[in-house]
Formats: sequence, C-alpha cells, structure tokens
Amino acid sequence: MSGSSTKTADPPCRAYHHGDLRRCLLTAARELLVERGVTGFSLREVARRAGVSPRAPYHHFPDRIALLAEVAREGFGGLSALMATEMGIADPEQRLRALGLAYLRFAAESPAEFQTMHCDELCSVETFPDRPEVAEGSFRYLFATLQDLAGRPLSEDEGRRVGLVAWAAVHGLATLRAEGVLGTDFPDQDLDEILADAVGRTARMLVTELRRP
Amino acid sequence: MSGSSTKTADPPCRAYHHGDLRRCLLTAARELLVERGVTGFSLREVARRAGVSPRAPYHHFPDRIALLAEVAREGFGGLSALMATEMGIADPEQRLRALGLAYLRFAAESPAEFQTMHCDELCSVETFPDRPEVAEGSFRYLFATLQDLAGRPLSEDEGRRVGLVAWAAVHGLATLRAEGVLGTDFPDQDLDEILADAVGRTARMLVTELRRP
DNA sequence: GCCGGGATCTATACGCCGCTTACACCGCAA
DNA sequence: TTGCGGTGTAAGCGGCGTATAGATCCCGGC
Repeated sequence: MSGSSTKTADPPCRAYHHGDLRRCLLTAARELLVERGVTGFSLREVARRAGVSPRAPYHHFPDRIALLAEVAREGFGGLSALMATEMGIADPEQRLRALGLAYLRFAAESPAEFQTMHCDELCSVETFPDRPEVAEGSFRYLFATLQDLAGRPLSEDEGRRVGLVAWAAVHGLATLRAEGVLGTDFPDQDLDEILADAVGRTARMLVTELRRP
Repeated sequence: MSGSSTKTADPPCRAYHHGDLRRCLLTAARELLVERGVTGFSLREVARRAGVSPRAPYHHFPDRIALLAEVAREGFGGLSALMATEMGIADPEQRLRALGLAYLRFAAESPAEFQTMHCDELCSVETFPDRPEVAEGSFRYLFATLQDLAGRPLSEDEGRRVGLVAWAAVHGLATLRAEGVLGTDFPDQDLDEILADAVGRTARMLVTELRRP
C-alpha cells in the first residue's frame, strides 16, 4: 500500500517503523484538546486522526493518562522556556511584569498544554510523579526576580510566601480567562489590555509589599 | 419486591413517586465528584448509588451536564451565602480579608461544587446559559467592599479592574490548593496558615493600591 | 542470501459509558 | 372506575479505554 518508494515519509503523519507516530499522536492530542477540552479528549479519536488503529497508541504510551502527561510535561518545558527569555530584563519590576505576561501568553497560546498541566487527573494522582520537579523550573525565575525586587536578603520562607501570592495572582488571571468568564465582566473591551493592566497592578503592589519596612 | 408495606420510605434514598430522587441524585453526584473528580464522574454510577436504574435520572435531568450544572448552581448559591455572612464586618480591610478566606473555605469544604463551577464543560458551552448571573452574586460583595476600602468614589471601570486583581488572587490560591500542588512547595507546614497569610498580604496590598494618589 | 527476533501496528473482544425507544407502574382527578 | 401524567424499568446503540492474540515490517547475524 506504500507504493514503490522505500522511504514513504511524505504524508505528514504516516510512516511505518519510522518512529514518528509518537510525535504525530502528541500533535493530534493537542489539537483535540483545543477543540474539545480535557473532558472531550479520547484516545481513540487521537488514533483516528493519526490514521492508525485504536490499539496503536499503546505501543508508545502505556495508557491515555500517559499521553496527557506527556503533553503536560512539554507544556511545563515550554512555559519555562518562555519565562527564561524574559530573564534578561534588568529592572526587576519590569522583569516581574514580563514574567506574568509570559505566563498569560503561554496559557492563551498553548491552551491544550495549560489545560492538561492543571487538570485533575494529572494533579492528584500518582500518574505524574515527577510533576513537582518539572513544574519547579518556572518558579525559580519568579523567586529570583522577587529576590532582586526586594533589594534585601529574603528569607526562604518569606520568598516562598510572597512567591505564592504572585504566582496565584497570575495563575488566577490565566484560569479565569481560560474559563471564558471574563468576557461577561468586561464586555466589548480588549481582554489582553485588561489582563496586562491587572499584571501591572499586581507587580506594582508586590514591589511596595516587598519594600515595606 | 418491595415487601408487604405500601409505604417503603425508610431506606434513605428510596421513595417511589415522592419527588426526592432528584435530591438523592444530587447528593450522590456530589459524593462521586469528591471521590473521582469531574473526569471520573459518571451518570450511571450516580444512578447506581441512588439505587435506581440507569435511565431513572433522565426523568429529573435532561442529561449528565444538566446534573453537573445543578451542582454548580447550588455551589454558586452556597458561595454567595458564605460571603454574605462576612458582610457585617465594619472595617473594610478586615472584611476584604474575611471574604477571601470565605472563598478559600468554600473551595476546601465544597470541593465537588468548586470543581464543577469551574470545569470546562460548564464554562465554555451553552449548557449553562445563566452562569454569569448566578456567579455575579458573590462579586457584588467584593466590589462593594473595595468601594468602602478606597474611601473615595471608584469609577465603574477601576472598580472592575481592581476587583479582577482581587478575585484572581484568591481564585488562584483556591485552585492551586485544589490541585494539591502547594503540598510540595510548603511541606510540613499548615497550608491553612500559609493561605491565610497570602490572603492577608493580598488584602494589605490592595489597600495601598486603592489609596494611592 | 537468508532467517530469526524485536519493534510496530491490526483484529477482535470485554465491560463501562451516555443516551434512546419502548414499556410498566403508581396515584390522583374526572 | 377509568384514564392519564409522572416516574420507574428493560433492552439496546454506538463510543470509550484497554487486554489478548496475531500480522507485518525492519535489522543484524550467519
């Protein structure tokens, strides 16, 4: 069925014994996640879109959770990379704002990853044991920036406490936008501007919080 | 099969033609949501726990989404009620802190409702058309408190912008705890104390933000 | 050149899921 | 008494995750 050529790699996601079905499945999974959300995700549909039998994905992932976990894992990596590019900014407050905006940008531009990174199946269960380490990366940047912002030595405990406030603030913004709830609260307004304003306010608030006596 | 008595209403959730199967289903649904999350929710399992046939729930809810939507609706009411009880506090900053803590308390004590209120199926789809109005209730309390806190007339626009910052902050805290992620960041510490501290910091930050020139 | 084995994919099947059609039963009202 | 609407059951459809068994392909050793 593959014709005469021995290297039939042209059709985008078709190759027997070439090892790219795994990547093809991940791509299809991300598309399906964007279209139907984590709840509407189905391993059979992913296989269907990849043009393989329902059983084929099991040769690359032990079960559907493992496929979702890989999407999440790549998501954490992407978020980390996105935040890393902002670390060159010298001014700490500006850098903090940039980190927050990067978080929001990631959530908006990679909705499949963002969903899976925070879906219940991958958070509470033992199906994603190294989640803490994988997720840790992004927050190192946040903690470092808060340290710079304080202008004084920050205790481990206070750093984490303030970090939690900052993290929760942008995470709340990201999830609220992802839920589509903000459209009713700010009708006919540019949501990106609204969110950038919220990030700016939060950053400014954190500055005064960190610099209080 | 019902024995000799004509009024077999003693078993907790069994009554034919008494109209309480609906409530019984909602209770079973909440329990199942707590045990298995939204992803593991199943209408058949709910029916099983209520001791009725798989078809029975469809006489009270058009489909599984409608049952989840009712859980969410009651959740919004419960959150509103919880926040309402804090509105008697005179000092605005103290009241703002109390509202935030009430939000966190609700999320912790009613995990089934909190999950459903923010699950993707009930947010983006047309399956819960009056969600905005139902959800609006809680935020009126927040806006009123921010108004009191400012000590000056707050424009509609600025009120909503600052409200978003406050709302996102506590919502972020609530979801991060619900995800169980905080346990790894604050090991061996009282999470309630950590969260109360975060709410306190956020409230204090909002005060200075609202009172800046 | 051949062949054996491991990696990869398919066929088939099981039980659970949401939901539909069809029917049985209860209790009230005419 | 009888009919009828509200409420339950029975049986079945296609889709789901996934387990067992088998086909197919590529590669390395003889």
